[in-house]
Amino acid sequence: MSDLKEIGVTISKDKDFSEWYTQVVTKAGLIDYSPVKGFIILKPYGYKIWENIKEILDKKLKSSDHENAFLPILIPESLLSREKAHFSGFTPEVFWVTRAGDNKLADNLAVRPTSETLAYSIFSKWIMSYRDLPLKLNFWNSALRAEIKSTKPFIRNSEFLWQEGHTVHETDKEAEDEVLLILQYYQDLIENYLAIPTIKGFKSEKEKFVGALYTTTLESIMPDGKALQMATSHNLGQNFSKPFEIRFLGKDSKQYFAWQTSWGASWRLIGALIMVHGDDKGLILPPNIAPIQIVIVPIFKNKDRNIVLDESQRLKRELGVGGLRVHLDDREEYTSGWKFNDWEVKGIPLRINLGLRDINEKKLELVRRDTKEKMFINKNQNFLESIKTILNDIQNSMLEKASRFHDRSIIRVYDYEEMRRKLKENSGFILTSWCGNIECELDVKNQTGADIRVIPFGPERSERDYCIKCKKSSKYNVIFAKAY
RNA sequence: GGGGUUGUGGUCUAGUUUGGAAUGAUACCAGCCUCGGGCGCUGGUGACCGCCGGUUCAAAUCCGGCCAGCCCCA
Repeated sequence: MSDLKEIGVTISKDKDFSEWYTQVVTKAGLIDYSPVKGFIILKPYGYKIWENIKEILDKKLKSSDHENAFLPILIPESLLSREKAHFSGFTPEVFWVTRAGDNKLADNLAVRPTSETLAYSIFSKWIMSYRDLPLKLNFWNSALRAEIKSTKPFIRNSEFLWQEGHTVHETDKEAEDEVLLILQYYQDLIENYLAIPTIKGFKSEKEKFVGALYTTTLESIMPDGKALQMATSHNLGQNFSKPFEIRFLGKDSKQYFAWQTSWGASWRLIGALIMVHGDDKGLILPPNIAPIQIVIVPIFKNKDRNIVLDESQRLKRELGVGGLRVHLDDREEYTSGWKFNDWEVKGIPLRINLGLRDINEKKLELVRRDTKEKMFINKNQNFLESIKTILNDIQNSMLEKASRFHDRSIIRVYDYEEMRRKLKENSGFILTSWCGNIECELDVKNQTGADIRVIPFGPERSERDYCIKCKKSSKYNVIFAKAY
């Protein structure tokens, strides 16, 4: 038995969370490592999950008149440095192209860490009048930010897949609405498809996107108590339109600087998906995002081979026609037991074990991945509905389970020493009050390792009116946590 | 940024202390067997021992540099 264990995940999630995570991402067949530090290869199964995320979000964006386009990956240094704060925020992690073949380039080219500067230099040419607005573009691409130390697949890589949206508006109000609309899209994707609860709110000045007026964010809590930023949506105000001269002629024949937003979500979401739902056997995928929702494993002795395979094919067709993503595992080189384990590591939400016994009894044996529960349903005209109900149930109970953990992990704290103690013990989200001064934020960071992850939307004033650190009058309810 | 640790067929691994023909399992291939939780039997294929250099008659093993993975701390 000890030999067998090496095939699957060998570390318990509770015992060594980091090691467990790296085993799951590789053993579930999501990624492989590249020869270059910090870069990973997304294998077909991992890419399918990304494609599903992409499809869901893409549909939402198109429904509100966002269009997809593509931008080149190289940005001249002069452009990148046009907005100063923005440039200084990114420059430590920019990769540079300095040569073409044997020739040294006259101007160094940055490999995009994000595309604001390039996009906006072009937008300024496209936008002349209020009739050109709003401009709402989205780019599915990758961004590169050099991660010298500590990389983790999906969570922190030197290159990551994402989408970056960039919009230009006539008014402040329009930009503000856009920021919140996009945040709402993200939240819907994350909660209703990925089954991960989030906290919605603002970033502090220190943590906001460099160059933005303000940043809104969705933060989730991982099983080890650390926070993971799931997606962000920024109001750029006129901070970029001024240096990039994005101006339009209004109805009143006067020149105005435009109001802008940018927003992004990356394959980090896949990392969160793994961490939040996985167990000691491997991945567990919510049905709404799973590339395969149901896997059929046929079980037969040689003499029954054709009967069972025929029936499996028929079942696959029926489920497929019913709108479900289904896979028939008819590989002959593996035994059924081997396949059970294989699909469990990969996290398929529902499995059907189909043998002669079930065919004769007109029954289906179903096994839930999340609860490992085994159940039988009758293979009558209602079986498709029964299966859909079960999948729905899996989706809901996964969100419920994650929500219970989420709620448990938020602790209200009013005393600084208590906060330090809590953060030392087991991390988690510390909900407390803050005066709004960056000094207090930095002190807490230095002393505890935690920073302000999110200032939740809601009443601005805290129910206690003094800052956790300096005891002066407080402005905000905030959540402190250690972060990925 | 600081520290620790690891690198040997596709995968996991013995061997490294004390230099002298690279161990085993699994996977893979061929044949047989057949499946209700990682089947079994027989035979076979597969190794730049992470990379570069040094010491030596001789290096997986000793020395130096580099690359990559993982972990902990900031």
